[in-house]
Amino acid sequence: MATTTARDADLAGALVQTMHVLQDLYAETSRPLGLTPQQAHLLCVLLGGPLGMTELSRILSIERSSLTSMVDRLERRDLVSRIPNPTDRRACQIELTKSGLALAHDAHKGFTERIDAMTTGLTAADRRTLAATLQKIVAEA
Amino acid sequence: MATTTARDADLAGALVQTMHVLQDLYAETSRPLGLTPQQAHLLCVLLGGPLGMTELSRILSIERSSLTSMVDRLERRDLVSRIPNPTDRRACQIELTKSGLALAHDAHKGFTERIDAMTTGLTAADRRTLAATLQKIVAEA
DNA sequence: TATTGTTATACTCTATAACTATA
DNA sequence: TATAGTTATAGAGTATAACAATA
Repeated sequence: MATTTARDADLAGALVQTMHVLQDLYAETSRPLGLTPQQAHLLCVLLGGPLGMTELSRILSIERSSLTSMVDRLERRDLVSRIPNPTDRRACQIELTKSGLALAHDAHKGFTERIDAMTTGLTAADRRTLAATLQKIVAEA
Repeated sequence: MATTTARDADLAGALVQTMHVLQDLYAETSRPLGLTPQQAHLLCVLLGGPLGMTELSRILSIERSSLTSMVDRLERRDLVSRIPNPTDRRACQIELTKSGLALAHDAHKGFTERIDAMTTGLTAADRRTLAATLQKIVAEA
C-alpha cells in the first residue's frame, strides 16, 4: 500500500513537471511569433473551424468576458474576425482571418516540431505507448 | 515515413492536450485555496527549501522583476518572507512562513489527489510505464 | 565591471457584476 | 425568462529598461 502511494506520487509529480516543461516550450514557441501562449492556444483551437464566444470560452476554460477582450486584441491585429450568426442575431462566430490562419499553422508546426525534438530520446514503441496512455487520460478528463 | 509523421503528430497533440487538462486541474485546485496557479507553483517550489530571487526566477521561468511583484503580494499575505543572506548583502532568500508552508502542503496534496483520481482508469503497470517515460522526457528537457 | 534585486511603466490575462439585445 | 455577448472595474502576471547597492 505504501509502495502504491509512492508510485502514484511519482506519477503525479512527473505529470506536473511535464506540464511545466510543456508550458515553457509553448511560451518559447509563441513569443517569437508575437503571440502570448493564450493567444496561440486560441488561434490553434480555431483551426478546427469558427466557434461562438460561449463555446470558445468553454474550450479555453475562461469566462466569456475574458474572451471578449482577447478577441478584441486579436481582431485589432486582423488575426480573427467576428462574423454574424445568421440564425441567431445575438451570437457571432469567431473565425481565423487569412493571416490568422497562417500564424496558427506556424504556431502549431512550431509546437509539434519542438515536442517531437523533446521525445527523440524515446523509442518508437515508447512514443506509441505514451500517446495511447495520454489519450486515455485526456478522454476520461 | 508518412506513418511515422502521423504517429509523432498524435504524440505531440496528446501531450499538448494533457498539458491543458493539467493546467485546468491546477487552476481548479489552486483557486479554492485563494491562490493563482502561479502562486501555488511558487509556494510548492519553496517546499524544497529557501531560494534567492535569481534562482527562483530561473526555476519559474519568469523575469526577476516579475518575481519581485509576486513575492511582494505573497509577503503581504504572510505566506513567504524575505530573509537576508548573511554572506551577500545584495541577496535575499525567499522562505515559506508557517502559514505558507501549510498552504503549500495543501496545494501539493490537492494536485496529487486530483491527478491520481485522473489516472484511476490506468493499470498499475501503465502508471509505472507512464511515470518512467515522463521522467525521461523531463530529464532531457 | 558584474551581479542581486528593485522600481517604473505598459500590456495582457482573468474574474465578478451589471448590462443590452435577442431568443 | 433565459441566453449570447459586452462593458466596467479591479487585481494579478509578465516583460523591458533603468536603477541602486554590493561583490
